[in-house]
Amino acid sequence: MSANRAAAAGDFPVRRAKGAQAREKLKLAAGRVLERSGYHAMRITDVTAEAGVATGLFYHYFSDLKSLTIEVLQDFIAQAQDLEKIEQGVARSDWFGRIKAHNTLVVNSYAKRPGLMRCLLQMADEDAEFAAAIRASFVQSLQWLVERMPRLFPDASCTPHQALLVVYSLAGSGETLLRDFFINQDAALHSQPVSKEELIELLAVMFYRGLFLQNPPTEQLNHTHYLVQLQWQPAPDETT
Amino acid sequence: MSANRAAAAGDFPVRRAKGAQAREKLKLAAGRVLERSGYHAMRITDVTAEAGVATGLFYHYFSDLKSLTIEVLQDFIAQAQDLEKIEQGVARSDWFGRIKAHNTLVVNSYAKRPGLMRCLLQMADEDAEFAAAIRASFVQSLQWLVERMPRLFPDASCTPHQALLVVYSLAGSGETLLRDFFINQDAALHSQPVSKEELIELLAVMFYRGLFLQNPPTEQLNHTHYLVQLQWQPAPDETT
DNA sequence: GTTGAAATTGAATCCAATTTCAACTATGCT
DNA sequence: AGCATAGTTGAAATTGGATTCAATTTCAAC
Repeated sequence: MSANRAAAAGDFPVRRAKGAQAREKLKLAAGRVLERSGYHAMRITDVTAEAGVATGLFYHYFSDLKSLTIEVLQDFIAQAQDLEKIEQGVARSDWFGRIKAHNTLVVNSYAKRPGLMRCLLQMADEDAEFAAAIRASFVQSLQWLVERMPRLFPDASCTPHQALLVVYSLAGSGETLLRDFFINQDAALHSQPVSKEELIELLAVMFYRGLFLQNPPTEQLNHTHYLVQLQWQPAPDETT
Repeated sequence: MSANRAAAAGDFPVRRAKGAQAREKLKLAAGRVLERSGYHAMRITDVTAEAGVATGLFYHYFSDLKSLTIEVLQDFIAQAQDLEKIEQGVARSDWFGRIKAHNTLVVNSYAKRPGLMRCLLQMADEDAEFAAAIRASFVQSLQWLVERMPRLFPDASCTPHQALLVVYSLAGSGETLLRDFFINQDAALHSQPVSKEELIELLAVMFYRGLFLQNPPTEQLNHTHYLVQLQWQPAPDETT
């Protein structure tokens, strides 16, 4: 990530420390602009002004805004997944804990950098290759679960592909809610205060329920006891 | 929607039938361009060329691409929800059927007009007001369920807001999967053929499971019997 | 068929942003 | 200190597309 001679993408040689510094300065500036304005509204002069350098310098280090943005976002993702070591403190057998650890990571990203999370969506929409990479890493992050499903559910005749669909839908549920909660600050969702922890737990519980058809151990719940009461009561009949 | 004197949005008077026709022609053309190119890539000349009229005519009927696009998308949504009468053929007590009816609608939209569904996302990202409207209609479409939850789960001490979060997360699961399946044509998701019906059923089952903590009646399943076997087997312990 | 408003044309103009580049400054090396 | 190379500047040129508008055609009314 840091000062490696020869630019990250393409042929924009950086031969001195000062150059590498300037390049990094531009990336950081771009990160701030992206966070506050989003990709489509960002202009080259926004970045250079934010970095405090002349417009022309931009072209010394980057070919266009798109490639700069992709670099910034890749760094962002990498850093977010660096912390993915967070799961390493949870027992392997503690599925709810593992799911929650996973969610913690995602929710924290949304909470801390909603603007960049938005840019991820913008860029995924803009660039098919980037989108594919993002999805691949999403699928990758679900793979641990997909792989274990045959052992988890030995009676189930579920192909890997079917397992992927299931896990994809479960994991996806978070994305929409988090987008509308953090990025779009939806009024209905914010009509009552919701803590980050509650959100994490809620998503984890819903994931767990969908997957295991059970509630997670009650003693592991801190904010969402009300969820375990959602359960089909008598006979499946009702007349509104 | 059709030939009403006085343009839909703003002050672009249409005084003759021919004018209304031309305006509609532009909207239809825009719909086709949006479907194939998306909002950000669309140019005014794309629309006029597609409609077979001169560039200048655009400004007779619309102020800019954004307002035209919003009109087109609103028509699209309205039409999709017109068909929302589809639920009227399902018993009120048949929750699984109702969920499925709901999903059918959404999945059909994605399947038939992936490009326009993409534009919905693009425009929601672009314009806060439009985004709020979309979300409001999303929330609206979940309201029937939110409202019935107290009666469905009389033992649950679940506030309306909490109910919304739950239903939002359940409904959201579809969105991500459908986006990556239909809009982005994700390779992993398409590594095996999946029929529209299977997708609908899968999403409905997952929704049902998350909500009721039960599988839907097996006899109502046609494609996804494998799902009901996903259930926590012995003790919640595993050591991978 | 004449008239005037509405519809339509497309080339000319405008504009915001990107891109280039010749001049200038800073830095490392001997 | 002097030279060569890297880094930096900002104003000028270019670009891609939106926007305007005077001229032309169509149409309904009389």
